[in-house]
Amino acid sequence: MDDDRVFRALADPNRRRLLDRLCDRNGQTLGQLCESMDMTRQSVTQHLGLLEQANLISTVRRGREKLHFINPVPLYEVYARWIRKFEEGRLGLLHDIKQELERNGN
Amino acid sequence: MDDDRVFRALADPNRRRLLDRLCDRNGQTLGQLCESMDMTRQSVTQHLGLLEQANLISTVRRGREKLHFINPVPLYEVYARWIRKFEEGRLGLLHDIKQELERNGN
DNA sequence: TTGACAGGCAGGTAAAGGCCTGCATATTTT
DNA sequence: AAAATATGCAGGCCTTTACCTGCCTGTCAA
Repeated sequence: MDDDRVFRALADPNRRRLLDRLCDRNGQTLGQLCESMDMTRQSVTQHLGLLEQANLISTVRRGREKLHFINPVPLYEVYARWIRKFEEGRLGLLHDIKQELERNGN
Repeated sequence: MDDDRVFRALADPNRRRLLDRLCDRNGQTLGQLCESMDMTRQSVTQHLGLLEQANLISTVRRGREKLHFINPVPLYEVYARWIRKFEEGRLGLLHDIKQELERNGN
């Protein structure tokens, strides 16, 4: 998995919106996705391209149409490899601060 | 929680690295964090500023030093509100594609 | 086969992002 | 008090990014 591409792809609200739309209904065409995007088709194409490079979506051509499918795997991996470790044992934020301050006699 | 700030903050590899360092050892000063960052102190400050705006870290001043603490809450919320919903019932990606193709007689 | 429809490709522009230098401030140490 | 240390602030530069317009290609249907 390419962490960086995934995080960068998720950085844009429009791209997250596209993922939301695909989550509502998987397998939509470019045209369908454009309807909910308030920008030109070409811009949507670019966003979808970045999502595909990040492996967050997969596509299948059907005649002159192109169907877009969300791929949950990289998202899960981001969680599993990256986010989860920050949760573990780190919920004691205030405890850490307090401890640090006390260690130095403030 | 401000989704957008969090995702944008996570988009940069240097900022993710900073979070990694804080995960290794919580409560480090700016100077300490700089040692592992291969860029000027001022740049690190900017990155830390974005992380703080995203509420991914909290800071405490101690004399002339500034201690940085990681805050796992927004990361958990990103997972809980956003990532998790893409996992649920979406692991059947290939199933979806196959179904869509069959529905149209390909 | 011609017109309509779905999508692809190639620049061009304006804004945002990331990094730097230079200087200022606040705290500690000598 | 003066020097050293830790951080803050401002501005400039260059690259990337997110849009757009304009035009081309492939597919389907009349």
